[in-house]
Amino acid sequence: MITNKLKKASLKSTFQREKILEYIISRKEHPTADMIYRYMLTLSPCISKTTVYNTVKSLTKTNLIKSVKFLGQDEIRYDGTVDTHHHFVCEKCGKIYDIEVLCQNFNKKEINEHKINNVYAYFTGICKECKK
Amino acid sequence: MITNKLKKASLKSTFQREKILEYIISRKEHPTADMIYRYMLTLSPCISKTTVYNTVKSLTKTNLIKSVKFLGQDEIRYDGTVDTHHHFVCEKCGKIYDIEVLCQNFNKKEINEHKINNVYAYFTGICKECKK
DNA sequence: GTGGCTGCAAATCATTTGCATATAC
DNA sequence: GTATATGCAAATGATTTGCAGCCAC
Repeated sequence: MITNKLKKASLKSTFQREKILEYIISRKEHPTADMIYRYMLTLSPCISKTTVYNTVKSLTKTNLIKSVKFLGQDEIRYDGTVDTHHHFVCEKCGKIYDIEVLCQNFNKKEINEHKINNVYAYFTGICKECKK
Repeated sequence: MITNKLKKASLKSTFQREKILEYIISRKEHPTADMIYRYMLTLSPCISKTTVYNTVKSLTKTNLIKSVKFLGQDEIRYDGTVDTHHHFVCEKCGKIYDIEVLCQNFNKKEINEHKINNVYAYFTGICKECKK
């Protein structure tokens, strides 16, 4: 659970960190810093955007969350699912869906003599909701 | 050739556009706006960064180039190869290499009922130069 | 001749930084 | 008690915008 995750990552357990991490993990919205900030405002009128940025940086460094960046969106998004997976981004509504992409190349440790550490892949298009 | 490409895209042929498009296509550096700007300065002391931004926007809209965005890099990069291909980004030197990623899923027109228009995929790690 | 380009200066906006205060352990 | 977090205000830096003059066609 949340407190343990922080402890394991050697991060001090604070109200802000608990709530921010819980929010990113439990909702599947891949929120931006601003979305996290606005959520935190509903819990406490006193929360700083700097703290949001500090927190997501700590959480990312300790691998409790991942950050992702998409073309056509200015803001970095945060993802509570740290296992390898990929995304679909709707060009109309901006919503982000998790998807599975099976590809043997994604498991390679090396391509063209370059050592591979991470794989990022995403599709863009029109989501099933916006197609209606 | 460059002039024809502009003509076909219904873009007026100007010195700035010719040189910027030629630079992006001929070198394989996936340059940033700033790299393009610094290159243009070597050709003429009078070039505006606004023009660089205006130009890459026109070129992208008309599909003469593509733009790409990578985690860990603040700037948008421009790519003169418009055919589908993918990238490797070195975490150390920031250099970008074109790579081939064969994956049947990349040809799908639909995933989980979402209509797919584009696929973006890139690997990060340590490039063969930096491994030495 | 005119609509589309260029380029200056100023604005925008996400993110970062410096630093003083507060708090988890 | 101390190292680490929080949060304010100010800075940064890529990109955008408004607008005047210029030039390709």
